[in-house]
Amino acid sequence: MKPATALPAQKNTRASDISDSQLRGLFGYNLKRSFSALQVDLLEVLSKFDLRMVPFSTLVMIVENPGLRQSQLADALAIERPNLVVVLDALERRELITRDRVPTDRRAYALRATLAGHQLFEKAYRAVQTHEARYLDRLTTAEREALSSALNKIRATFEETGE
Amino acid sequence: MKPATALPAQKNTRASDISDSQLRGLFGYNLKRSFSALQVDLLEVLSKFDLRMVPFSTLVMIVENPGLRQSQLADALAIERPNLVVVLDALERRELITRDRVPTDRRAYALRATLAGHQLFEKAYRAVQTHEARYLDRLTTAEREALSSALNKIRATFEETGE
DNA sequence: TATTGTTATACTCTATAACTATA
DNA sequence: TATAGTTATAGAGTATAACAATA
Repeated sequence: MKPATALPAQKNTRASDISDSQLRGLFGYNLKRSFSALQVDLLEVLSKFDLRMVPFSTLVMIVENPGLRQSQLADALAIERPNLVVVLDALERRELITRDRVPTDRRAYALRATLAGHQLFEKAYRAVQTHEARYLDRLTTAEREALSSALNKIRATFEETGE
Repeated sequence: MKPATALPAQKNTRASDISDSQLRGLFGYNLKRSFSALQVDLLEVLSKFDLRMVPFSTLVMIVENPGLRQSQLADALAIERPNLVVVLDALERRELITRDRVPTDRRAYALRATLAGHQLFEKAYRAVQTHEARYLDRLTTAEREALSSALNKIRATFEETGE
């Protein structure tokens, strides 16, 4: 490919006249664009519960693993411990979770969801499942399985050296 | 599911003792985790060319669409015009692209890649393809096609009302 | 010494309002 | 009046260093 010399500028063209086949040829780019589009809808769903993605994931993990410690949780969610602190502060302030000292290790906190936390989890999780159905309904069973398998392989490729 | 009352804290368990099946049951979460893992590797590849994801995508689009205008480019990349300005400033400062006034519309700039820009594009694009091969090699043809098709359907689901 | 949680901080990405110059 | 590009700014998300309390 040679450099442009004195070619005319693109006129007042519609977006459809712009080609992006080189970027579309990259799976990573498609992954990002698809997730970005999905994220807009997901954030709107979560906003009804005053939640964003990380606080939602955090609540789900605490409900599923009562007594979990902060560093275990940060590990499981692949977020840095300092960033988790502010998320937990907010959830605790809303009385959705509790932080109880662990008697056998007084450095650590055992995380648990309150009744309100469990109730919010139930409602929010169901709403997210409805959001997911919006696109999963359009996929065949084979596509869902292949998507799931492919995502797992991608993660395994890049996490195996990193963990 | 009822709230925790007086359960013991999780002991010094390994990460494998923590369950995340509820989050893993959400495709959106898997999409995010897989892309995050991929991104770490991709950013490392791009750093060899002093590029990040958006500047790379920007360069690819300008090479493929010489004479493109900034607002067309922002549209195609789905990024806000103000954010594109600083990206283009940096690429222009490095003499990878040029901004030429469009004679027929003196508000607009026609974007083109310089020789150095084309050369950097060629090297960076090949490096990204090598990065992509790291995980694509592990996918079957059926998986690649299903992944591609699934991603397109996800994007279509959430962009059709938004555009 | 090492680990848990914390504070402070900084960098990136993204989004919006408001301006200028042109149309 | 509307559009192209710009400036300034603010909100999220993410990453690291360094500290106090505890192991």
